[in-house]
Amino acid sequence: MPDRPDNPQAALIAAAAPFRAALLDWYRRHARVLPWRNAPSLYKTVVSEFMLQQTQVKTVLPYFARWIAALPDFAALAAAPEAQVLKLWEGLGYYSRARNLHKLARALAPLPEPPRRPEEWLSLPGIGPYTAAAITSINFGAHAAVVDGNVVRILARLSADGTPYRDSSTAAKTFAPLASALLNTAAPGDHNQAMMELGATLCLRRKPLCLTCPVRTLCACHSRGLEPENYPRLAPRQIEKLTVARAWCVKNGKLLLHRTPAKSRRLAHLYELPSAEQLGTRAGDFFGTTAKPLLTKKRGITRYQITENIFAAEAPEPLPADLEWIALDELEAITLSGPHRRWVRELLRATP
DNA sequence: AAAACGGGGCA
DNA sequence: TGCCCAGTTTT
Repeated sequence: MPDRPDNPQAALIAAAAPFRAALLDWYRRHARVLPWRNAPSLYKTVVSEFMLQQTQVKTVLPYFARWIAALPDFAALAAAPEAQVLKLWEGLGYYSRARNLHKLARALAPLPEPPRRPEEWLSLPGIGPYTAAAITSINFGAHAAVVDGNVVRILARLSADGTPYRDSSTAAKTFAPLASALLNTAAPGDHNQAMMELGATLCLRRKPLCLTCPVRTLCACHSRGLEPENYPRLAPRQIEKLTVARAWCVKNGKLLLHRTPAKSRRLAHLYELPSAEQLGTRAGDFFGTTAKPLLTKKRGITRYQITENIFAAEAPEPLPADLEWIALDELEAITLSGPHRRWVRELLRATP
């Protein structure tokens, strides 16, 4: 691509020094007080980064406190049974993160010391480019720039980049060189955290607080009078609608649940209300009858918009694979996904 | 009810 | 590269 005299990205790189200084100064005065920033440790960084992978800070806070209290270091996590790990994660969602974190602790255990370079972390479970850069820059001062959704948003606005991106991962890849060029190698961890802090607290998706932005004078949107809300341009996602029929089956003080196999791609080793298919019943047998669902819930998850209908049902005989009877007074001890946990509580209150 | 937010794994 | 993961919060 030929250089244009008004290339805002080149201008930004030329102004890297004042950018870094203004950003770091702002961060050191305005950084939120977060538990993984107090008495920081590699373990706290790793746990918080896993929890923050697809979840916002506010949601993570109570889970992080509970987790650190129960499993205070890598050794405790490596020694913990999987059931405890999943239970501590219950409600956070995307449970492969918990399983990967557990695997990570066990992978680190035999090493004399944890790796210090991002490339080494990349081969560990649950670690991608973002997490590798975050962990090694924060804990070891590695010269690795993070590129998460916050950083993409900031860089697209700073450079007034109106390129339409197919998805967020394409955008992240495109902005990686610019993020690296701007990295403050004297304080990579704080620089990276400052970028994400700026994105999370000021350079917001829809209502950016430009008046208080420490780098607005270096922002191409600001100097050109462009609306930052329009940057970056990301293609809208395709949504697929799905309907699931589930069974509510209580007998002799026990609830019938499906336990997802350990190797399953989703909800591995978690319990859920059995779907019609898992019960060995065609969904049509539920929908075809005049029976009305006990409960109907809608939820959006990844690329799906799912309507969940929960029907009263009889247990099949014999019991199909992966179905288990769980005593009602032991339900709190097992791990369900957040929505399933709420539905079970709601239905137990409604049908005592 | 719909949109926003959001990294890694895997074929 | 393209699809999947099976969630919460905000608007």
